[in-house]
Parts: sequence; C-alpha cells; structure tokens
Amino acid sequence: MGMGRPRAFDADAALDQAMEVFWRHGYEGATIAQLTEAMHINPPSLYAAFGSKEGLLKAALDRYSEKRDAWMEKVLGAPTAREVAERFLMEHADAQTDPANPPGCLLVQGGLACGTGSANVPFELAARRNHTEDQLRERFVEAKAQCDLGDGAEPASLARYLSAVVSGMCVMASSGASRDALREIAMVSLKAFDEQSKG
Amino acid sequence: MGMGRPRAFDADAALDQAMEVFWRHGYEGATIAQLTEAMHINPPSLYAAFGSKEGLLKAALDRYSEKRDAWMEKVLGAPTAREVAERFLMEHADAQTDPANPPGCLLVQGGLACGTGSANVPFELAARRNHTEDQLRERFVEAKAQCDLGDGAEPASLARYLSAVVSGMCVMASSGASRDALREIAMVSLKAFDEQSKG
DNA sequence: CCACATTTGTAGTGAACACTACAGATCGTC
DNA sequence: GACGATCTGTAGTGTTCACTACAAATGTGG
Repeated sequence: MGMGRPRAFDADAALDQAMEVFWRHGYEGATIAQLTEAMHINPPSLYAAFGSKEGLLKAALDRYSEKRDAWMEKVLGAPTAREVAERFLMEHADAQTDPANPPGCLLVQGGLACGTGSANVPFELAARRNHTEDQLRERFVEAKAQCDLGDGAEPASLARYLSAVVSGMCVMASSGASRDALREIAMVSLKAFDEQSKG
Repeated sequence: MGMGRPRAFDADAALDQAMEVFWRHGYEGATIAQLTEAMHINPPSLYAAFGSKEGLLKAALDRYSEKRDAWMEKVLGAPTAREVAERFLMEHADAQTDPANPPGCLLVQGGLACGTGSANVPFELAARRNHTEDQLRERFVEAKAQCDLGDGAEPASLARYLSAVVSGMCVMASSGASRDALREIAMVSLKAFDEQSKG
C-alpha cells in the first residue's frame, strides 16, 4: 500500500510565518487568507495539516514555546536570582523590540479578550504565560533554599511581579515604545526586585 | 418645522452597556448583534447615533475617559508623589478586579493587535493610555519642582514605569489574577518607585 | 506499471459579519 | 390637524469569514 503524496512545504517554516501573522494581527484579526499567503500554501493544505484555525494557533504556540524554553534556559541558568531577574527583564526588553518580529509578545498580542467563538484562545495564551511564571518561581524557590534570597523574600511574589512587568512592557511595545524605553522600565523594576529580595 | 421623533433610549446608559461588551470581548470580538442586545436598541438606532462600530467605540472611550479623568483627579490630588504612586497602583488593582466590570481595563482588553480593517483601533487605545501616563509625568514634574522627589528622579521614567506595571496588571487580571495578587504586585512596584524617587 | 494513499490547487459552501432600505411611528411647528 | 423631520423595528443587503468538495498530481508498495 502506498504512502501518499508527500507534503510539499516545511511545516516548521510555515508555522514561523503563521506565528508572525497571529502576532501582528491577533488571533481574531488574522484571516485564513493572510495566513495561507504568508505560509505559501492553500487552505486545504492548512486544514489537512493543522485541522482548524485554532489548531494552527496551538501548533504555532507550541513552536513558539520551544524557542521560548530554550531562551528561558539561558535566563534561568544565571548564577544568582538577581541575575536571573536582570536577564529576564533585559532580554524581554530587547526581544519585544526586535525589528525581526512584530512588537511585543505573541502570548499577549495574540489576544486577551476574544469573541464567543474563540473564548478559549485567551485561556490558551494565559496558560503559556503562566508557564513562564512557574519557571521563574521554581528558580527562586531554589535560590531561596541556597540562601541566594533573603528569608522574607517570597518566590511566588517575585515571579508574579516580574511576569506582570514584562506583560506591561508588551503593551507598551505594541504602542511603539522604543527599546531604550523598555530597558529603562526593566532597570527600574530591578530596584523593586532588589528591595524585595533582601527582606 | 418639526424637530423629529425624540430618541427613545439614553445614549450614556447605552454607551455604558457597549463599553462592557467591548471590554469583555475586545473590539473585534464584539459583534453588532451583541452590542445592540446589550444596549437594548436595534442596529439602525446604533448607526444613527454613532455612525459605525468604530464610532461607537470612540464614543464609549470618550465616556470611559470621563470617568477615568474624575478618578485620576483623585489620584493626582494626593499630597506627595509617593502617595500618588501608591493610590494609582492600588486603585488600579481594585478597579481591574471589580466584579462589577470585566477584568482588566478597556484600554488594554479592547485590543492590542487588530486586523487590517481595524488597524487604527489599537492606536486609539494607546493614545488614551498615553494620556494617563502624561498626567502622571506632569504630576511628578510638579513634585520634583517642589523637592518632593530627589534630584536624580526622572518624572518621565517613573510615569512610564507605573504605566507599564498597571498594563501588566491588566494582562494578569484578564487571565484570572485575584485582587490580592494584583495588590501584591502593586506593593512590590512601590519599592522600585521609592528607590528610584530618592536618586 | 498498476492500485493505493495522501497532498495540492481550483473553486466554491453556508454562515456570520457590519451595515442599511424602507415603512410606520412620534415628535415640534405652523 | 396637516406637515416636515427624526427615530424605530423589520427585514433584509453585499461582503467576508472559516472551511471544504473535488479532481488532478505525486508519492510508495506490489
């Protein structure tokens, strides 16, 4: 029995293009026509490979998460909690204003509030954002066990704070904030981290 | 000459309902059917009064800004810059988790990234967010002139930082963060403000 | 070379969208 | 009370949306 005609496009490369469209226009703002044009495929190929528009988003998010995890590994590998926070903030400032990508972050620009037909999209994005926060918190728990953080420092609070700041930077980036502006926010945020991690 | 049949609905009350729909579902996710149902009017009444879906959003934003300005006056009226920052952050934490409204803030949940047909909606929202940041900065400029802020403190930097934090809290609120969680973020953020305002 | 399985491009499908034509209703004015 | 003007409700309009039927194309296994 034959194995069928082989796929004529590279799925990962196509997902990178889809990611960019979702990122720039949001889930609801992105149309199948825009997606297929960017991916250089026709609708039937999209639906055969990913099932639906939402399936495509999840596949794009999976690919996004892969890159993000590799990036987070570098951040979490910093020797001290303070340096983890600094890298996390500064790298975010740079990534969110990287001209190679749309401004901000797919996990925020993708859609915070959606119509009734796409109600689970914001949940999906939130789950991925929470994952990053979880990684930070675990790293800070570890740091505290090693006395790299003060006794009064709360890993959950610190992780949530950093998570909120980078989400806020996404909002600023989407309205045209410069890299320097985001870096300045990052530097100010670090002061709070320093104060709070002493306690 | 006659003055025509009078309008049978209260425009401000209708705008309050529209505001809630845009807030919960975002600009693109909100449909005319949902809006007219919430406003208790029919499409022709909506279009006669507001011109278009985007016109309705702007009218709703104008009404939102009215309430916001009254609220900001209270915040900016605090005696010291430090108290302005504290009120701004804490009141935001409460407002964004007020069960009377959808989570977050209309100026963020309304839409950060939209489709090509609604490309100016994110700009419109960003302009209103910037207005709040401008108000904060001016207040801090004033505070610095009165030696209520240290010589090294930069009003623009402080205002931008606070603006970013509340935007981040919007993102967290939209994914279900509790009031206490947001208050904790606010308290941590204040430490950065304190450190930065000394300089 | 011949079944068979899968993909591809063309060309649509029904549904939902923002928006509106139209006729009847309700006002102020003459 | 008739008139001009504006609003209201019904019932649509054309367009765009996500999605797909179908047949030709292209691969594998026998």
